[in-house]
Amino acid sequence: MGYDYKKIEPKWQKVWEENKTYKCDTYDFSKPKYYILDMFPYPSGQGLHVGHPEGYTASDVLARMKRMQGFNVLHPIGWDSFGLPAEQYAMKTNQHPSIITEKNINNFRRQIKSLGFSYDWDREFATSDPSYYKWTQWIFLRLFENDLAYIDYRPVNFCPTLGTVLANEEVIDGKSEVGGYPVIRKPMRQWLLKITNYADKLLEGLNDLDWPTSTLEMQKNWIGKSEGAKVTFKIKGSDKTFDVFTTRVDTLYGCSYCVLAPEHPLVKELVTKEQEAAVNEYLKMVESKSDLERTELNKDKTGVFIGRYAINPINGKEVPIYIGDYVLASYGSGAVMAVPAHDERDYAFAKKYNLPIHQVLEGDISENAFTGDAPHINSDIANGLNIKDAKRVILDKLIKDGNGEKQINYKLRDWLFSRQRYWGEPIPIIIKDDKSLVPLKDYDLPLILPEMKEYKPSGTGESPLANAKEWLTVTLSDGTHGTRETNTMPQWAGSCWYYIRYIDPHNDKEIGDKKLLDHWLPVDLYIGGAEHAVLHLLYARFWHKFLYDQGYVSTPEPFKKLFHQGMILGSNGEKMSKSRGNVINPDDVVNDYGADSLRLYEMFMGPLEASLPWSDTGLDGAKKYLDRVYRLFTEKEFTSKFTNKNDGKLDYLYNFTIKKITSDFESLKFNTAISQMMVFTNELYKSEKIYIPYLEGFIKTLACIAPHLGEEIWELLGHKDLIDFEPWPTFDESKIVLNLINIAVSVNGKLRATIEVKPDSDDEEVKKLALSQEAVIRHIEGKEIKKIIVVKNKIINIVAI
RNA sequence: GUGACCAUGGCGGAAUUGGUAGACGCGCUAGUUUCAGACGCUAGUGGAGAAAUCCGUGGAAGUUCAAGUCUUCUUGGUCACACCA
Repeated sequence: MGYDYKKIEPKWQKVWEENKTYKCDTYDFSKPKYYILDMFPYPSGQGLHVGHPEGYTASDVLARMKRMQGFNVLHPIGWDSFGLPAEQYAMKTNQHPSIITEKNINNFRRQIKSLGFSYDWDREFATSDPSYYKWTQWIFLRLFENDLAYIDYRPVNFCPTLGTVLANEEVIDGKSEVGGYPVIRKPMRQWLLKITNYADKLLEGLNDLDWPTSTLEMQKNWIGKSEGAKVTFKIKGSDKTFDVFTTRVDTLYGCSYCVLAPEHPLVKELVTKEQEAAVNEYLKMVESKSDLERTELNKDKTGVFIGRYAINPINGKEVPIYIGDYVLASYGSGAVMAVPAHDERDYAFAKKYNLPIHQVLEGDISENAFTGDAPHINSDIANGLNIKDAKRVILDKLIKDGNGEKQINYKLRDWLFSRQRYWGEPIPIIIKDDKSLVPLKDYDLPLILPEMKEYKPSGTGESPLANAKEWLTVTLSDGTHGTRETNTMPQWAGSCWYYIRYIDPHNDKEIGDKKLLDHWLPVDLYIGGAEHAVLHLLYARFWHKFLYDQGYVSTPEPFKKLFHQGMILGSNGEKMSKSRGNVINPDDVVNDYGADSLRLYEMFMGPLEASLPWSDTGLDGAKKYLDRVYRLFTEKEFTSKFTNKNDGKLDYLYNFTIKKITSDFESLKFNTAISQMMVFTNELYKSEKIYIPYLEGFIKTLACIAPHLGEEIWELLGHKDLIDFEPWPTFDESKIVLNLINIAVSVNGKLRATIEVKPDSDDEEVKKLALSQEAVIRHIEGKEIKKIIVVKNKIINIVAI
């Protein structure tokens, strides 16, 4: 029989709730601030997953320690409540998304509260609250005013099944991320945000962040900065020209043809009569290809000659112009110079269509393109030069002749910001009859999502809001008429700035009191899943940098330190899913073991960043440990040993334990911190006297992991106040020094004995003692001692041959 | 295909950052408590061996007095990107 968690946990949850124990006074600048944030959840119908509490517990442990360390801690929670799943579920069950969302939030809130997290619940909001999205719309208006939001017609990913357009990031292998339905290309009227204007700032900002290197790397790749040159080709028999982008301008002499993207605007104009039929057929074929076919399945290069020749500006030679879908219209200028000898893709294409291959670097091109560095040949002014020098010489000549210039390209594209959906923030723009755009005035915000009977997508891609007839038509102040924008914002919009709103969530005058924002930003520690490594974290950085440029916030980056918790897998090592039948419900765990056991278990499983399988016996172990701690404070066998007189026997272990726990918590190594708590507890079980101040220091550390039990024991010890704001235990470094230490003695690298000596003993003394060990003598017998290495306080190695 | 990260007992994982491999927990074994079981408590637990000792961090080589840790190659896994000129 263990401790009664079913009584203890609700008891303290009630106390915290009634006292608003974790309410943060953000205007109290007297203490240093600590802003610790979880990635807020999307309140799905499935309820909380055991994966959620892992990150939340980690941040909660930190929040609790920081409070005891005297920080003013801001630790909020809320709901990322707009989005596709609620809308789809609404369609299936014929309920309004807002009703479903509210129900889901209530369930999530109940579950999260049952786990004893120290959130300031007075700051809770949902992104679908009009009082919140009023300010999301407000930020959109600022972006619009600054020419960072614009409308464009462009081919986008349209999913017929979902009846909506998706961002590139939401399309995986030609299928929708949600649901896995096929996606086709379709040109449509869209809103875009000019994130590309911030490409350089987003890239440079990465240098100052304490983030996982893998995430920094992914963002770098996503932005995809590439430095090279723009080269202008004239066209034979035409006054038109086209530009290509290349990172290998040094190979220009080796260009033996050019390739335009099929969508390149010059294609239809340049194609000759003889080639027209072939080109049109090719274009038709490309159009019918899905994204899947253009990427995953089709690495095979295809193309067709358009009947024209371009003139290589460096040597005046005529080269044929092809179109091919291995050239992307959306990158660079949608055209390339092909140098088959030194580019693998061009090599494959040239081999297939029997095009000439001109070698311009010394290297083997018999099997494949040579892409390494080597002296240039057949390159006139660049002969004998390496890549770097050849680039410079050739580019200089191009610049001088007006045929080229240095250019930087990015993979990053503008952010497709509109969705043809109901359940999102309405875009606060009115379109007049003459197509001009009129932004709403700030005082007209929020533009509230109209109540509707029919919010299903039309299937043509038009937003359901197009059916909200009364809402749709507006008479402007000058008497003219306009129509409201019917697209809504993507789910990312709400999560782009929620961390700012937590600082001043009820402010209806501005996004937040500037004084508060200046004090509390950036977020000191942000914990959440690695699946947001690029999208959410890049979009949020973009908005933050914009708000920074506009003077609304004073830090260039929103999240100083970032940590990704791993995934909790099913006990079979596979991802938890209903279909695999390996899902663990946190409600069941709380019921059968208690929240503290769940928290302890999840923190003890292994490193926070690792993905680990669930283990029921491991959970048992966590519960057993808490029982074991509880007995220490409730059984006479132990309480009779409590004393206020320190016999010094626990000095070393206690001080070492506090030191280790403090630094392990700080670096989010909870598994090793807990193992140290266990070591300490095991020692208390054996101790003859238990010094109460040590006991209290220990229980403060445990209270971060298991807060309900922590409060209960604190009360048992006779304290009237809660443990939450007690000063964090300190440690005495001088007590962590041992009187005698063990030194390993090895002969030829193999351990033979250990000796006990005083710390910092004289090397000669240690040598003498080591050589006198029986096992050592046995192993050096008949051998000559070549060398003795003494590493102070650690090891001594005798080299004998 | 390219890039990043990883590989330690029956299992999850530790390892002062080049210095006694396997902390802590699970599991297992024995003892103890109990009418009995469960729980608890105590001890043991990498492999082989009676012991001395030998072997041992996916595999192969190397650097070093000393390698789980560094280097090269190799095998397997996870994640990301996927024709970006």
